[in-house]
Amino acid sequence: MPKQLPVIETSSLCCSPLMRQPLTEDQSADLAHVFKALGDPVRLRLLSLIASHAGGEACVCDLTDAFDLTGPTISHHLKVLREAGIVDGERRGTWVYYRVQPAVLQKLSGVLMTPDQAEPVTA
Amino acid sequence: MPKQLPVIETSSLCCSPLMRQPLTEDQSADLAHVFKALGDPVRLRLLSLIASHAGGEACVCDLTDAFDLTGPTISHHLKVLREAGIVDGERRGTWVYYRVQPAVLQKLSGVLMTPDQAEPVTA
DNA sequence: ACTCTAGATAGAGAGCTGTCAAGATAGATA
DNA sequence: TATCTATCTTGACAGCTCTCTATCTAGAGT
Repeated sequence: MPKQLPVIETSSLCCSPLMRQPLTEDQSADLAHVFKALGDPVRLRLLSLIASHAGGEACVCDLTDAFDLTGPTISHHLKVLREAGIVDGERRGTWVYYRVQPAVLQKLSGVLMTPDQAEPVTA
Repeated sequence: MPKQLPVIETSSLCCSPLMRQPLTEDQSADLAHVFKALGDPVRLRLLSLIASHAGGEACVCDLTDAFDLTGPTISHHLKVLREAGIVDGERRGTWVYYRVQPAVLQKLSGVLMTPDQAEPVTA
């Protein structure tokens, strides 16, 4: 049985979605920070390129080639994603590799779930 | 049996999450538009106030009272949410009532799901 | 028609964001 | 140490966003 179920931290926001009770100011500020990082087409494509890349990680050189943008601009967008906790970068030798932090995306996905969607998960 | 299951359009982006293949430029532009609308703490609180309000809808007067902001500013944020397709407003007499459009949030939730999360839903 | 209230629109100003060019830094190799 | 390459940082600028005040519109009640 190689299949391994993920251990998800569901305590904070997952399964108490946006839809069930009003957010506090702190909660909305934290969430808005992450959603804002996703609110740019270049960053969304970067994220999907990283996530879908072989091995779950991608080197900055691969990413830069996929856009008509300069290196510094890509670097800036990666920094925004990093500071939102969505991706994580690691230098190995000459290259820097980025990978997705799935827990943050799982949390967001849970926040947006309607109660109907959430039911089979919480059961 | 008053409970009515939502009919969800899963064809477009749900169950082919961000994580599985790179987004096209069009997909990322559309998605970024919606995420950008969620990327502001005031709008997130507005959304959760609307969604969690009794009857699933809230009058603008209720919403304005919950913030230290002027009416026009609230109106502006509601317009952003409306133009992203996240909420919908309807005038009934003197008041305007807003309600959430759950399909859009379900789509976003699906996009952010990791393959592990998506499995029980796609099965 | 007049007035009152709820909400939207228009316009302006301060601050933030996306982009680039130029320069800095880290590691590999000689 | 010198040099080369990959990536990041800095500084600058145009355009966008959030907020306000002032004005407008839609509907209710007189």
